[in-house]
Amino acid sequence: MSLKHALLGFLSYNSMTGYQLKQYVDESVQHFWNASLSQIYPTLSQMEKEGLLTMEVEYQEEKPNRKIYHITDAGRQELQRWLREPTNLPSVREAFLIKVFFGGTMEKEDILSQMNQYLKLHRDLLAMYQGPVLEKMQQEAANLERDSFFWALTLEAGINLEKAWIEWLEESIEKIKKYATD
Amino acid sequence: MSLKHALLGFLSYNSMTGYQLKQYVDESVQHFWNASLSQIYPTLSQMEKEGLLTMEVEYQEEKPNRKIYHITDAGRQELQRWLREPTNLPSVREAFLIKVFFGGTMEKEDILSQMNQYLKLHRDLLAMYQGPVLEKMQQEAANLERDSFFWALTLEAGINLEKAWIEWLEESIEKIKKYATD
DNA sequence: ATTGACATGTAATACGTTACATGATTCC
DNA sequence: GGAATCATGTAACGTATTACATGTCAAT
Repeated sequence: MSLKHALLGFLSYNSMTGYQLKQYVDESVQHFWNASLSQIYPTLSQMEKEGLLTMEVEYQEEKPNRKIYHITDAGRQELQRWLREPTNLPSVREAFLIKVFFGGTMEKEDILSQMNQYLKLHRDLLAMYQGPVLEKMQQEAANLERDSFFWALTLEAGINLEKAWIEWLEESIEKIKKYATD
Repeated sequence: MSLKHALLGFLSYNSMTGYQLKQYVDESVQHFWNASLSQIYPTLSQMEKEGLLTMEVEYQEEKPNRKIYHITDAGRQELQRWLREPTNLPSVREAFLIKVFFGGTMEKEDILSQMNQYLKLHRDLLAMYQGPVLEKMQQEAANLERDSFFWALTLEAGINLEKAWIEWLEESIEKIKKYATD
């Protein structure tokens, strides 16, 4: 499970609560990872049991109490071990490409409608990545030049991949219009 | 679950066994879907219960008996319904990009080693997609022109995406060599 | 003799989503 | 008055992987 390692990564910058971790994940790595709160909370308490984190309860007036998690030495070691470990390709499950694969059993207008819908989804994603996300991230990391360098790299990965999708979708739509019967 | 729908797709071409389905999946859609036999067998018997398939036992001499699955009208209807249904983006979990995101906490040589390993994985994939896979698929579909048109499209998607990965990895490796400290 | 292809499955475990449950405060 | 933010969790369910289990035949 690398949710564990993503959380260790964020907690290596700063101690924080599960709720805050969710916000960081959504803001910064959401284009290649996501996690719900109902997955984060149990994972954190399990990590505490494993000795990767320690937990401290902060009693707040006028707001709910919160549990602040701190990374331990064992946690830092585990993060570093994982960062250096060889990485396998993730298993892909692209339902969309299954539909294209069986596109021969669909009418031309139906498959074109699918392609156009998916094109819109990817165009929206690209627009989002090219929007204010990067600047926001760079601001936050103003005093962490080296970090923001790598953050920018991951964003560029997302942008490149989205561009590849969009290119393929646009070309394929033209091909289907020209060559596909029906 | 779209494993169900992928299986329906293949069974809409031909009746076959779970073992054969596994082979088709591995040969033709393995770059965007994969399924183990221990997932396929229970799924098939569940689909039979749901009335999407019927099952026929073939008693073979000198070989194990086999269960041949046939798609029903309900199965064809469900496949067509699913093919036309809007498709959501799959949730991505790219552990590799998490490692890059926290690359700031790694030494330069360690992150470069990661990048080069991943580059090799993607180059191998690209080589595979550009190898004899396509010709093989087109041969099998010799009498199914329209099908092989869409099969080729999905392969091109894989090739485009791999090229995008490789480009990003190559550029990023250069950037890290030039700009990253340590 | 042993590996690989053929053929089917169960059980345990891991990972992830959705629904359910609670409760305060702040902003519109 | 109602929605959004802050804050934490449990339970049920769905999906997927890994390990375990069995057995034949053909080729090396």
